[in-house]
Amino acid sequence: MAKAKRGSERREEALSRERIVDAAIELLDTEGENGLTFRALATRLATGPGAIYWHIANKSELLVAASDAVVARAMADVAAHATARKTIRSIAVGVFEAIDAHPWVGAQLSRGPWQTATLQIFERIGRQVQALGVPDGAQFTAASALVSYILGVSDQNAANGRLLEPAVDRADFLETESARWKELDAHEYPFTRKVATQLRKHDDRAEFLAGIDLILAGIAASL
Amino acid sequence: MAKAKRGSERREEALSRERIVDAAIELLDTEGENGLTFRALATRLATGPGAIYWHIANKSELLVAASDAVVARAMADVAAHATARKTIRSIAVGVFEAIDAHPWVGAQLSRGPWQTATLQIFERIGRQVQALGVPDGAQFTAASALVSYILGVSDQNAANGRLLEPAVDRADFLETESARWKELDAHEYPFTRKVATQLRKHDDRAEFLAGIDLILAGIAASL
DNA sequence: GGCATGTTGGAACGCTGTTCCAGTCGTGTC
DNA sequence: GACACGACTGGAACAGCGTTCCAACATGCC
Repeated sequence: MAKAKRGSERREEALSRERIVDAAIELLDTEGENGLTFRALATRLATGPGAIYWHIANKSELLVAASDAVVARAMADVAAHATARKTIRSIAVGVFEAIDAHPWVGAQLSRGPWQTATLQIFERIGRQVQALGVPDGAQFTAASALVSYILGVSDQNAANGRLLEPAVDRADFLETESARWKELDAHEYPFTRKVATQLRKHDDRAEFLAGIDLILAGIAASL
Repeated sequence: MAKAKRGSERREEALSRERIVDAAIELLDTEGENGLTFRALATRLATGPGAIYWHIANKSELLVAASDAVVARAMADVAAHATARKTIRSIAVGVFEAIDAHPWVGAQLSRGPWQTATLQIFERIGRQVQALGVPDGAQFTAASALVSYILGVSDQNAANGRLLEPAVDRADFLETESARWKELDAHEYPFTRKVATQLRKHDDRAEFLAGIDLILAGIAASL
């Protein structure tokens, strides 16, 4: 243990699992998914790659730890509301925004499901499903449908952002994409062409919540 | 152009984009996502890595082409049904099963959304949403909620399978996972612990369809 | 002081995607 | 028939990755 002799840490600050995970999150946020390498991480922590492996088994574990941390913070920030319905919407938005701010989390959560981060979300949603009055036998289905939808859309949304360099404007992107849809083959893609116009004034967050409401309506209808 | 002089190809068979994509799909299916490398692909095609790059720009393009091919085949196999509702369920199952059989497709579709494969699914679902009688202004929302749910759950499901070696039985996996849930902290995870038992008799496909029905019920309720 | 233990960081390994390029093949032109 | 040219091939080489290994260091205990 590199315990401090008096008040000063060993050298600047000792290496620790927490410090490594924090640095990894920063690197992922600023440089993107490919920006996280053990060498870059080592440089940022002023050490060598080997030292990191003393605290963390491998890159996969590092990614799990990083996404767990991000989701935990997001869940802690979710406020309770008067109704279960409002709380569910609030949890959903919390996850959506956390993944929007840290797009790599989306990729990570769909890579290995049922890791701690996913369970945290499932638990929070599940309690509210219970509060909605869904009968015991249907709670699992309702909760996992909601969680799957939330993670699916959030990741899809984040993937859009991951493709483009930060410089590209979101409105420009939608404009371009809408134009692409309109140029699709008229016989093969009639529906897509028809709704291409709607894509231009598309608000991801609003659309996401509309989907949540659709599922909530379905749950309410089958009570 | 290595055009055939008479009936026989140049040497065995000429390299072509199609042959490369087919070999890539085989490799991904048999060896998993990490099994696809340009060297392994070159060996299988009895050539060198450089030759492949004449036909395909990079690995990303290869993955897009491979998943497009798989989805296209799955969509071609979907039968039309009497009601829009049944057809939607059928498309959903088709995608679910295609991703279950080729787990790497799930990862690929969530990596870069709005590629041809996703659009194909969106189009097919969209037409049925129209047939359901959803008003013009709400079709986009309904269709994209369904597609997001379908891709989200299918990928989540595939990710479960991707983790384990083929030897592990599905029932064993659920048993282990259920046991893990029951050992969670009682104060932090009351809901998850409560539904842990339901996880044991969990049928992914049935649960998936139940979620579809939930969304369809929501759509019907808001007509 | 000296030893054991926990921790560090740099060198090295095997693998990857990708680039480069010297060579081969089939064909169109004189 | 010779020649040249563009399409195509495949092996060598490069930079970078995750990971392993290990000689060196720091510190707490006897």
